[in-house]
This record gives sequence, structure tokens and C-alpha cells, in this order.
Amino acid sequence: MNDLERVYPMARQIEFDEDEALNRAMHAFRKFGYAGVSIKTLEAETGLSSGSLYNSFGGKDAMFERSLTHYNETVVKKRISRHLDAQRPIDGLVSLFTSLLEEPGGTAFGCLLTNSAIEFPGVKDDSVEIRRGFDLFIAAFTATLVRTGVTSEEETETKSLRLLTFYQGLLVLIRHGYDKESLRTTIHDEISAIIGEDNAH
Amino acid sequence: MNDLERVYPMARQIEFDEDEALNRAMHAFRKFGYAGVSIKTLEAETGLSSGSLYNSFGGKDAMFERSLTHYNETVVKKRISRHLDAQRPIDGLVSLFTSLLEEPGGTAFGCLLTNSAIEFPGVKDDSVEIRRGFDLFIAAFTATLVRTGVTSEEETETKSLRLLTFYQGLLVLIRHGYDKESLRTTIHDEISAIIGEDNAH
DNA sequence: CCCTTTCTAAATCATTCATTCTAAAATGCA
DNA sequence: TGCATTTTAGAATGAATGATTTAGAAAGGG
Repeated sequence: MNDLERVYPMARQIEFDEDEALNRAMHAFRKFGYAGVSIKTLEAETGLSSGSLYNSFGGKDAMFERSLTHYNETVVKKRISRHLDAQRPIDGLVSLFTSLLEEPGGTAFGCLLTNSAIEFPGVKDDSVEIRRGFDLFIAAFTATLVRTGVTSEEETETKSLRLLTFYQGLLVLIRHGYDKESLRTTIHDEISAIIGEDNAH
Repeated sequence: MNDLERVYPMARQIEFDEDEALNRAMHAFRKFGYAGVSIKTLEAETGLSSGSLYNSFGGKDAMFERSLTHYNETVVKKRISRHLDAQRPIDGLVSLFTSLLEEPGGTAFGCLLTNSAIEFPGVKDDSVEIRRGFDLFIAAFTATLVRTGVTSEEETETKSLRLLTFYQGLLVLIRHGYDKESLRTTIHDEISAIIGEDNAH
């Protein structure tokens, strides 16, 4: 039996939780942006050494791409279902939007989609995943608007995009540190306008 | 007469237009962000050498700060007055917002306020100038809403902030490369909703 | 004991950074 | 023309930082 055919025993096993490491890396990218994060930053934020990071993920670019996907799969989807699944449509939308104001490090973290859309303009490789995130919101908004029953199908599309646009604008102003109480009022007004407004044009 | 008292003739004069150089630097910051711009970038974009840049402006930080101010004083104020001064309020708002879709390098340039708010979260030195820019929009929106006569003073404040939020969201989606026709429809809907909606709550 | 994989931390090695400096060119009055 | 001054181009600086690789020790299970 030669070496190529032999089956060797399992070797040393990974000592950390890869998902938790990815989560921490993702938060670093949210806070500092892609360019603002170095391998040294990732070592500090994950508690791992560069060797382990390269071994598990392959490098900075790969970690960023996986962070984007991870953001969509965990943060975005969870936020959407937590707020929009159970409540009445209008309450769900209001709590989804206002919850942005209550994030502890509201200004420090930030939406990885918003921040990346700004940092990587136009059509780049990562744009596909950013777009996927936007589409998750659009789909959720559309479903929620349909549930209200008060909107025509044609208007549902543009209203979803209005909600996404407003949502992205909120994230910009929150990251800047804009006054939260003013934004809270604004959220209520905007959502009632979209849900409750007259449909006849 | 000793050297200290002597008045010497004018020496060599600057060969370039400082305002134009600042303008080009500003565009570089809009495109690439503060971190994405190096002295080498500024040399390339302005056509000047590092020596001239340091001589005229002092350095990268100073150029960025002056770019922010310059952006507010020229780009923002001009945009506001071009669109909102002459036209009927609703038409002015629509043309202000839709003009964002028609910028030639729509995705390449971008709003220096939006981009900087994302790049420098929270309260930093430059935040003051960013905030000044936001306030210019708020003031202009407020004045425009007042001109419509259909809004109560109390609601004018929150409606202006709704407009600013929507405006910032638009800039995020445009920088990402979102479909322009969808956004155009969205703009019309949003503005008619804010201007024309029922005031009774 | 063997082979494999993980881990840490140092090593690599190039690149890039903002800034300073040098020397030549321009300026305009004495 | 000479002189004090400023601008200019671009080389020089020299530290810092970049991502990635690697060497060698540790772990794991047959």
C-alpha cells in the first residue's frame, strides 16, 4: 500500500468557532469598511492569529465576501423575520425601522450593505451580494404591503422601493449621529404615508 | 535700511487656479473617499506636483476639509438654488431629486456628504461640516414646503427631514447602480406623498 | 511512532504613505 | 543685472503598513 492510497487519521482540530470568527470579522467590516480593516484588525477583533485566519478563510478578500453573505443570511433575514413576520404590517414596519435607532453602537456599527454600496460604487464583484441584500428587503416590504390589502399590485412595487430608499437614508443619517427623536417621528410619518395614503392618482 | 525693514518685490506667482485645483481634489474625494485618495491620486487628478499641493493647501487633511466646505458652498448651494428658487415647489423638488439620476458619472461621483457620513461615523471634526451640508438641505426643504402653503408649520420640520432622509437613500441606491427608471417613479410618488398628502392626523 | 492539520509568531518583502527637501525657474523692484 | 522671495517638479525620506508565507511547536488519532 503506497502513501497515496493510505487513509490517515484525523489530525489536529480547529480550536475556535468559525462562525463566531466570521461574525466578528463581519462586525469589523461594518465598523471600519473594507479598506479600513487590515489583517491586524481582524486578528484583534477575532482573537485569532493570521495563520488561523488564512487557514480557515483564505485571506482578506474571501473574508469580506463571506461577511457580506453572512450579513444577508443572518443579520438581514433575522431582522426582517423578527419584525415583519408576526406583527400587523404597519407595526412591523415601524418596529423594523425604529429598531435601527436603538442599536447600542448605533453610529459605530452600521449596515454592511449601505456602507459597501458607498465604498464600492457601480458594478463590482461584491455588488451582486449587496444587491441580493437589497432584494431581501424589497421582497419583505412587498409581502408586507400585500398583507395590508390596501395597495394595488402596481403600486406595491414602487412603494417597496420607496421603503428601501427611506431605510437606506435613515442608515446614513444614523451613522452620522443624527438626532434620534427627530428620526423617530419621521419614521412614523413616512410609514403611515406609504401604507395609509390615498391610492387614487 | 536693514533687511527686516526692506520691502521686497513680489516673487514668483502661482501658475494654476487654486479654485480649480480644489474642485478637482473635491471630485477625487467624492469618487474614492478620504482613505481611497493618496497624494499621488491628488497629483494625478489636479495635474499638480506634491510640492505645489503642500505649498497651496498644507496637506491631505487640509485639502479634505476645504473640499467639504467647497462642496457645501458650491455644489450643494448651487443645486438647491438652481432647482428650488424659480420653479413651483413641487416641480422644484422633483427636478432636484431626479437630477441626481442624470449625473454623467452617476455611480462614479457621489455626494461627498453621504459618502463622508458613512466613512466617518459619529462625531468627528469633519462631522460639523457634513452636518452643515445636511442643514442646508433642511433649510431649503423647509422654505420650499412653506411656499406650498399646504403644510402646517409643525409638520414642516418633520417633512423636511423626511425629504432629506429620502434624498440620502437615493444617493446610496444610485451609487450602487440601481435602476434609474424605478427610482424616477419612486421620486415622484414620494414627493407627491409629502407635499400633497392629507395633513389631518 | 506516523502523518496530518492547526496554531503562534516571526519573517517577508514589497508597497505605499504623507511629508520634506533640493535645486531650478520665475518675479519684479532697486 | 542683482537680489530676496516664492513657486515648482520631483527625488528623497523613512517610517509604517500592507497581505501573505513560513518555520516550528502542539495536537490528534490510528
